[in-house]
Amino acid sequence: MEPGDGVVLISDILGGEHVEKDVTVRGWIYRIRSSGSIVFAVVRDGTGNIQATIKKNVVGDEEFEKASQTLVESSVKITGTVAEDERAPGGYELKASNFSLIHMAEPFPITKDQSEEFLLDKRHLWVRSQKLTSVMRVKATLLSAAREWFEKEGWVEVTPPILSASAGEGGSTVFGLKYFGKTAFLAQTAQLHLEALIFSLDKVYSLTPSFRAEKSRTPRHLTEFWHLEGEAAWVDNEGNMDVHEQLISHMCQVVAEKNKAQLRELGRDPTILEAITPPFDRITYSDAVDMLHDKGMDFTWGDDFGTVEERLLTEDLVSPMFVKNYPKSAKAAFYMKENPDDTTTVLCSDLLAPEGYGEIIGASEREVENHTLIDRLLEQGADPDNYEWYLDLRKYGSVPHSGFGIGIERVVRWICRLDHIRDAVPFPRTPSRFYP
RNA sequence: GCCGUCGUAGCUCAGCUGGUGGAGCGGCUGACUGUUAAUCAGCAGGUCGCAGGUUCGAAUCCUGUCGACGGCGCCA
Repeated sequence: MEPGDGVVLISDILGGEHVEKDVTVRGWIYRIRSSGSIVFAVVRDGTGNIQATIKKNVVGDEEFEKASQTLVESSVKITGTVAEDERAPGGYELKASNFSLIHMAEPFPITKDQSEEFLLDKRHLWVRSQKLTSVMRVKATLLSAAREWFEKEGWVEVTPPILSASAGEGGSTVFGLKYFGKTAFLAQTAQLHLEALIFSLDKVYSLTPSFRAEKSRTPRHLTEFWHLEGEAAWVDNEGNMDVHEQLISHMCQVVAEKNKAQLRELGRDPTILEAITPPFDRITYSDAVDMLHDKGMDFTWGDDFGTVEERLLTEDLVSPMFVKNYPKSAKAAFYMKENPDDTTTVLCSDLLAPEGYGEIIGASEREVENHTLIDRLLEQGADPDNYEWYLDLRKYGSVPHSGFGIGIERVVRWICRLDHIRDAVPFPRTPSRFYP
């Protein structure tokens, strides 16, 4: 049944192909209305929507009757002649010679009035919506563009574990689960394992789900998100940022080229993404604090930036911006390398998306001295014995190295101008939802 | 963890100072040969989130509880 049968894509028809030709489209009824002896059926096939007109005196009484009773979201196959017609939405329509109903849908629960709660309950059906379809296509492009860039630059994709014995980064909360009489944890980062792999593969990256058991109720947190992480030997904090700006720029270029229609549909002007190229601005944490003060904000050096601060710093930007070298008091992670020029700060960087969308990358150069790592762990009340294998990495040919984590859904949220991160993933997991 | 808002028909909501539960959309029946979320006429559809309390009487007032949504913190 697959190819042949004269089945064409609706996007091609809307692009002006097939005019005056007999073709077949198959898909789902998006809207349908009847008027005596003519039925107007708008069909969706995942590439676009087109109106088909089914007339009684053309298809016959029986097929016409069937068409006029068809409900929204029924699956259909319609054969007919493509015609340009100003009266049709989109400018083209299909004058049907044959209407065949594949499956008659029950009344579709999602109608014109929808609340956020209801759409989340019916997420398995709402994923058919134009908005989510566009977002998923954009996301697919962003992921393939990222892989393309890594491949080109000689990075090796690796597959770190999701189940782990240690809780990972200190601080954030992890999901625990039963593991043959012991407790295992769902990974909240692959970083530590990636660090182990640079000693043979030099530059590695991974794309995995990460889990955070934080009861975060914000438009930029999920409990399960897709984490694109990289770790590279011989790279310092500045070189790390070189990587990020090149990678993010490449992703923007490719999506602006391949997904113009979806981006416009989502309200994102592709030319804005085309303009995103290296280098990105790099300011220090202290510079950022000065900027906040200049904007009239009351802020104490040493505190971490929250939503309000990040928004104020980036709302007028078009390109992403790095903020580097945070104070230790703001970035607690034990593995971040101390800044030799100012020991109150660490060699790290956050990449903030423009327009107030907030942090999309967290990164740092890693501490290479075991005694420093152990001191930092003890300061945070962690037991160095739990990090024995990780500390081992510094015993056998330790090298300067850096790494980063990109929240894919955060990038998608920014690129697609989404109000909430949950729409950057088809089936969002949040503190209050893991169904459907 | 903190602050706030909301639970009434399949959906979106109205329902005032307590007195026999409403509309629009969707569905069904019928009319209509150019509709654009078609239009017109009619029909069906409810344990008012749950549990207590006040009262002759509670969707409405009180208490508790559950759930969802919005914002903050934490982070990617």
